[in-house]
Amino acid sequence: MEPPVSPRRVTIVDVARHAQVSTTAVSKVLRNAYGASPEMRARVRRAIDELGYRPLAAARGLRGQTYTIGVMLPDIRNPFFPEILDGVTSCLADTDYQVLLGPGCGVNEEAGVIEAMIDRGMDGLVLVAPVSPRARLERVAADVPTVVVGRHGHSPAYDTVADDDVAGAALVVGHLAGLGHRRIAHIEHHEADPTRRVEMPNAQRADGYRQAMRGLGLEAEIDVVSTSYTQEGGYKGAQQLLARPTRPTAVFAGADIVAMGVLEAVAEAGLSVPGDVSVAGYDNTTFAALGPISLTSVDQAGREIGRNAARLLLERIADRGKTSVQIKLSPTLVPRRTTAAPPSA
Amino acid sequence: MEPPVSPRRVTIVDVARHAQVSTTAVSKVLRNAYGASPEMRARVRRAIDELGYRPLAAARGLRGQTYTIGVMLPDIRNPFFPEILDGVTSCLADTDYQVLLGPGCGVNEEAGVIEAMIDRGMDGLVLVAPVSPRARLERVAADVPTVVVGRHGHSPAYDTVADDDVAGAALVVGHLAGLGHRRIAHIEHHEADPTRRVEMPNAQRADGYRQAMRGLGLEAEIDVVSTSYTQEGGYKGAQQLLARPTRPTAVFAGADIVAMGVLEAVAEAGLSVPGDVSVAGYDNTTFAALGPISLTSVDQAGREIGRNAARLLLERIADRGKTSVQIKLSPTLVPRRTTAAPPSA
DNA sequence: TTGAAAGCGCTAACAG
DNA sequence: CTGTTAGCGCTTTCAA
Repeated sequence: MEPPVSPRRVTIVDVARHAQVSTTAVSKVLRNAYGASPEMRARVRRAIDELGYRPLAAARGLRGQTYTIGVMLPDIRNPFFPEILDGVTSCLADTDYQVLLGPGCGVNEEAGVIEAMIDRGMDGLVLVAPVSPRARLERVAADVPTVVVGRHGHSPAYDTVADDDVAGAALVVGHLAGLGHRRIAHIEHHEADPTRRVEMPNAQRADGYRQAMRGLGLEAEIDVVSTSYTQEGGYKGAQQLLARPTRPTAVFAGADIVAMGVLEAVAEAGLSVPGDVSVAGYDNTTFAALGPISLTSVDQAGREIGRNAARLLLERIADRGKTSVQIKLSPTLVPRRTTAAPPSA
Repeated sequence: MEPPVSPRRVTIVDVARHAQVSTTAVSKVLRNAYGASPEMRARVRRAIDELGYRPLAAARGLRGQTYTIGVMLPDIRNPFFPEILDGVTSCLADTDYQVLLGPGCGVNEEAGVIEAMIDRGMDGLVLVAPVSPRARLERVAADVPTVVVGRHGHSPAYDTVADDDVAGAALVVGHLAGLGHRRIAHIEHHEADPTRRVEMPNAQRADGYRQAMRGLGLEAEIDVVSTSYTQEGGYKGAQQLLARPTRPTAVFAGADIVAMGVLEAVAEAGLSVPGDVSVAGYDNTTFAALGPISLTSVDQAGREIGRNAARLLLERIADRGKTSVQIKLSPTLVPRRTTAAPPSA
């Protein structure tokens, strides 16, 4: 007993025959292309509906476009990235483009995922916080229209959209200083690569922290621990900070997930938040808002970032030669219950 | 000044010419197909390397396979789903298959995302917790090899992999009862559709709760509030429960995200966890483990689920006619700090 | 405005 | 074992 063999897929030829026109005509209607009378369009549309025809993207791609946009997220677990994705899809919702995602990928898999997307004929790529060397990104962008998100640095080959991380860091420092803190420490993600030290958000946040501290005359209080943007990185970083002869009264973690580790270490040390130590994060991820956590954080307006990225991508698909654009969006501070005046203030 | 036009992509013809063989030979090497001498394979491989050739998936798909597996996740924000994805990709890592994800999709977009994946020539589909009617899933499965994850119910058309939600619910109830609780309430996700009332995990968890309560002689204590698997659903559900004349001493939330809402409502009512009320979730999501939350939860072994799904899919791609398989995996309980003995115990 | 015909890059029959 | 040839479903010249 065979499983019912699905009847051959309806093709453009079927539609053409049904509508009594040429396949060319059908193709024109599909692409809203020039050179088909209203009557013909109507007939073709009706045939398409009656037969339930859907064009095969792979076949279209062989000559023209696949109408597919590839989005690469570095870490699907970071609750900030879905925001960007939402922005991208919402902007593309009214178009013929479909979004497909690369699977969450670490540093090692990034190149492979990008290649896979190119090989699958994506019409455009949105790369979120890519770690690949600049030269590689430019080669990719030469192959297919590309927008790089969440990474600073200009290139004529691709557009960029990013949050102003320097300003974001300043918001946190200003907030904490405003509460009366002076010993404000920062936990950063260690970055060895020189280009990335300039272009990656983590580096910019650390820079922003230093600048802001200086700007407030707290130069002497600058205290940066270099671990990684992970919960463990936050935990270990906080342990170091809490072991200082005079420990900081506030910790600015470079990312919310880092702040989680900080909270854990602080609790373990028998200290309270924000009574003994204030803690702030960055990204305003979903769990920052969770009642039991209620973490002060910086909101990056991820949806807005995504929307802009999609818009730029469509523009670049329409005109591959256009000069590249850099968009920097201003973050906002979301104060919650993990920050308060320092104990002795 | 033109941007440097990327030189035409290397094709199978270029490789064939470079290696002085036919395109057929190259194709055979690419597919590890029968009928090519070792020497020829070697020559072709060398040519491929020298030219940096990569096959175009879209073109392959037109005749054969695209070597692409589509994975649909219902909600990219739920930290449980990435686990499944990890399992899928890890199982596929050694194969020629690449995974692409549909963008997080709500109830309304699901059909569109599935269609988009089919239209892009996916060789196989992994549908995680799909809400589409059974008949629709079967039609999809008739078109392309499909594995349905996290939804119960047999079908000859597709394989399924799911967690044993009834057992998971029993674990929670047993744990709470073991601590001395009797008034154990449950917050479920309301399900109107009759098929889904049987097949969806949320319904099975509610059933499991009822069964377990009965099994422990706590039939009279059964108390189910029907909201939704969201933070808000947990918040509102908890408010109802806390307003009971004699309020429950423990709340089993159907999902971790629901438990977050419960924790918030409990705190707002001036009660403590687990002092006054114990709270347990389901899914063992990343944030359940976060220090400040430390939520007792049920672990579904998402990676294992994903691995199994990928394995079944490969089997089905190899033999589309094979009889369908249903795999049910046993969850485990992860006790943390939100559950303890009831106040008066 | 319309349609015939020639590909896009690859795989699958089928001859040699 | 090897290569020739005919498509896959669609878009794109280019004549009519």
